[in-house]
Amino acid sequence: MSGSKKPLYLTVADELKEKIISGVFPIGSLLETEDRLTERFNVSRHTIREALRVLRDEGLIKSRRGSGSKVIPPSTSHHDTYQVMSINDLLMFSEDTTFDIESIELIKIEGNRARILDIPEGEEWLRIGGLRYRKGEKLPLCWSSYFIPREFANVGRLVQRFKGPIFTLIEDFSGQKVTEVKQQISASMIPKDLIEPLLTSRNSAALMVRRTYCTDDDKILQVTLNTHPADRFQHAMTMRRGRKI
Amino acid sequence: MSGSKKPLYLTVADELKEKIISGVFPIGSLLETEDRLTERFNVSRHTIREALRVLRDEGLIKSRRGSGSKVIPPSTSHHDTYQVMSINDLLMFSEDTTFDIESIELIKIEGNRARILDIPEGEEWLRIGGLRYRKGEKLPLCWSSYFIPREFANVGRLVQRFKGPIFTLIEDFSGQKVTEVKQQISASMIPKDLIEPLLTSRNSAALMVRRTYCTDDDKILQVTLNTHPADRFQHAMTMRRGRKI
DNA sequence: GTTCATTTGTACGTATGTATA
DNA sequence: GTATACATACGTACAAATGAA
Repeated sequence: MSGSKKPLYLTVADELKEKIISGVFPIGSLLETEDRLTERFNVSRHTIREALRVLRDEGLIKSRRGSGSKVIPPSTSHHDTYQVMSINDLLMFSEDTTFDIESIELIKIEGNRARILDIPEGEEWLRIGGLRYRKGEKLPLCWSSYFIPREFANVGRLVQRFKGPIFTLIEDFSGQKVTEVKQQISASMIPKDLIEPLLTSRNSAALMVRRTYCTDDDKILQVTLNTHPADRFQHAMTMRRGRKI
Repeated sequence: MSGSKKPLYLTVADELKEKIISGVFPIGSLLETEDRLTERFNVSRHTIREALRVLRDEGLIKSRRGSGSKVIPPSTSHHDTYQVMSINDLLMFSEDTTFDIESIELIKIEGNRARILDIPEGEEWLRIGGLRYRKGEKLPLCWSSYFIPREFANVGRLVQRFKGPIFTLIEDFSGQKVTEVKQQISASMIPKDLIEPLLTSRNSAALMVRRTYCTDDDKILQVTLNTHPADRFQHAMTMRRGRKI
């Protein structure tokens, strides 16, 4: 009945994830052992291990042979810091913030912009620009520009009412799926035309985050360019390794 | 005999990796099927799949059901761009660059530096500072500061002759292993005292990359702070997903 | 310090599902 | 439609690390 297409191990992973988030398994505590989970879910240990692997990959737990699987904290969580380890975390980003659209227009990609966005010159793309705010804060977190291929420009009309990441709209609209996000981070001086909207000052630095959303066939569904005043945003990530070198 | 502690699937993974790098399986080509690999290596399909999973996690191949596993290119590789997806990639970073040490000294961590590095005030740490160059280039890529807990300060004497990542030195010296690297990226104006050594200009931006190397027990073995002139470095990474949302 | 039960990691086998060509 | 190839899922057994007795 209820969309039973999802693999079993993902169902298990989601249920465990939910229990971790809701505090049934508090941070620092040990998860139930694989054997216990095997009984509780009535699935094979293989399935449990696949589920735990998902949680490990997402940084929710850490497993140690002989000891068990421990629920670990979301790593460094400083003020003005986002933890980005997976595409899923990009969803969080748009959930924790609000987006005020200032402009929607069809533009032709030319020289400098083509270079910055790394997309072909001459094409027409839809650009949606606006300010993104962290919930409850007055100073904008960044200026966001979304670039969308002309063929999907229809989503532009939906964007204003839509809550959540825009690329999911394009996924639904195009029937294609984003499987890869390329992220590029650089520093620059704050662009002149953003000084006023971002309520910042001249001669200050900016952190620029460009994300390119690609399908399996390397077709670009969306390019996002976020310009953050340097004092309002840092980018954090954690890398783990489980083996030798 | 030859350190036969390595799991079988890693042995298989390494061998396949070697063949990919050496061009036996060129980029864009299909890997042998899992069944063929099972025969060739004379191991179970489970072991082959574990090995392929390693290659997938490292971004070397992409598998599609029904089609096969394709060797994929190392993703976006623009000029002035580093691809960082795993701790292993950090090793590459130091292999592609050279490090000219300018100072080694024992310092006491105080207010502002404690905040920037996120380590406790009052402690004594060894600081190694210097310029890092991309091989064959004249302009420095960044100013690098390495901070090392006093108890491992002895590695300071080895650093000058050592080629490779410094944290591996500390691993060998301390007998502990780095399992987690926390990376934080921010923008700022170029610090005054680095304008001259970095051969850059006033009122320019800098990209600051801080990396904290931790053991399994969250002990910090090393903190690195790289300050890049904004026009000489960008940070790139790719996120992939194989499932729904 | 040693022993021993526990717990995850590795590795084998087998069968079926599902997307691709 | 058919053959192919990866994905999911069941089972079993032993190795290696942990932690408590």
